[in-house]
Amino acid sequence: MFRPADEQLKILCAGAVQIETVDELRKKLEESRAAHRPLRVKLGMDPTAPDIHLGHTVVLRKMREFQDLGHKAVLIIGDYTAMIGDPSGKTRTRPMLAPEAIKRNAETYFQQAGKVLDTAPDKLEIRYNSEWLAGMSFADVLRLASHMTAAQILQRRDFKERLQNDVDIALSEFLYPLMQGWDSVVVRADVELGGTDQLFNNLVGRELQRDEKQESQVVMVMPILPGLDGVQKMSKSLGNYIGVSEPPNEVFGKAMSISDELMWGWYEMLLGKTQAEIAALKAGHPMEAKKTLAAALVERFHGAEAAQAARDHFDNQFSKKKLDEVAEPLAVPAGKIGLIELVEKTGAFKSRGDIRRIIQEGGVQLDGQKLTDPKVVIEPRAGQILRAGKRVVRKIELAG
RNA sequence: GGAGGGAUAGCGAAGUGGCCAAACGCGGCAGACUGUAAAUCUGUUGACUAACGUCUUCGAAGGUUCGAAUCCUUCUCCCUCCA
Repeated sequence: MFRPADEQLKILCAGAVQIETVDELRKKLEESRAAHRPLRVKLGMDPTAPDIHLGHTVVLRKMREFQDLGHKAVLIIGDYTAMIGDPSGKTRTRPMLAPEAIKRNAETYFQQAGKVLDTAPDKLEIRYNSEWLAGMSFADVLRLASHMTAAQILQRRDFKERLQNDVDIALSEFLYPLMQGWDSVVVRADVELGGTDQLFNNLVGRELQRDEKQESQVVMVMPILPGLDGVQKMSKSLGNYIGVSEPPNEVFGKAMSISDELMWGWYEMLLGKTQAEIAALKAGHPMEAKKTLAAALVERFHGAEAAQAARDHFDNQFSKKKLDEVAEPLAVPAGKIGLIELVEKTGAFKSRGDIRRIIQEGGVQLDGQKLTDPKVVIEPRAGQILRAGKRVVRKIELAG
């Protein structure tokens, strides 16, 4: 039932930044095949933000590959650890989250992770780490904490930097890697996946398992996906993300706005393209390559039909300029109306001052005609196309 | 416990009685250029107003003053050094 270890290894190693260690992974794969026992592949999810974005899918897709090869995904919802907040890559202490918020987030997480993972019960095991962490006594915690020295903890780059810059580190944050490592012990993980920022945490799991006389898990870290800006990692709080639940046109549009340079990185990390395949794409027009990428991403979360529709929508709005095709209706009362009021009805702007500015800067058009006087009063007709800024396109409908 | 320093708009950071809705940089938005690219250039970036202007904002609450981000008092939080 399992494919030969080397075959599996080839698939699994693709795209990974670092594997501790490949030899151990091969050995585990061989043993698993011989014993007809699926490997337990652990992935911790931190339910502090309620949305999964493309950045998360890099690791989730790797998890899916394990599943497709017959292994078992063990998804840990870090409901207990979330109370501390993972210090990885963070420059400041995270606020602790309320239990209800964590629960809510965990539910959306599971639902969204299902867009990438195989959710069949024999392929996916979901555990909340409060199950074993909540009941630990102080003595248990002390015992756990004694596994690690201060020097080891302080080796971490993010801690070191924070210390240097006089940024707080809550003592509880030091315990985070231990909690996560303990998860590995409890679920008897064979492999733990994560982003490169999880390397330290995941390696702690190896140590703890060894101390508990278990075979240490293999740690596999995947690259961190850069966000839309192409500089910082994709994250919700930076606003440079594409969420897996976003509507097709949003996904497509956002993907189109990334730089060419970043596009190749996304091809590699999100679609698993090889350098050779990317080189072939580079020979063509970059915009075509980007549309293909954008369509592939939409297709992944919404299906092929939606991908085609999003592509058409984009073409109509920006390439062919057939605004009539893409405009959403905007109900307007019949009669005269100030331009600012009209634009305000789109609900797409934060204040009237904002609208006034956009008008003055030539960002508002009615039927292709620029209107730059904020105080002009017009009498809109049904079917007219109102455009405000790059993205807002509405077709006037008269109400009443 | 002692001594000193700090908290300013989304972020970083100037400002130390009126010229401060608050320099500058980043980020954001819009325009030009394009491939809705990116980069670049230009404008803009508290709210309301057609505008004059009005209102709210510089950790919190009080006070001094014709006038406070700026001075005083108390409070909250943070940092550094010493113990």
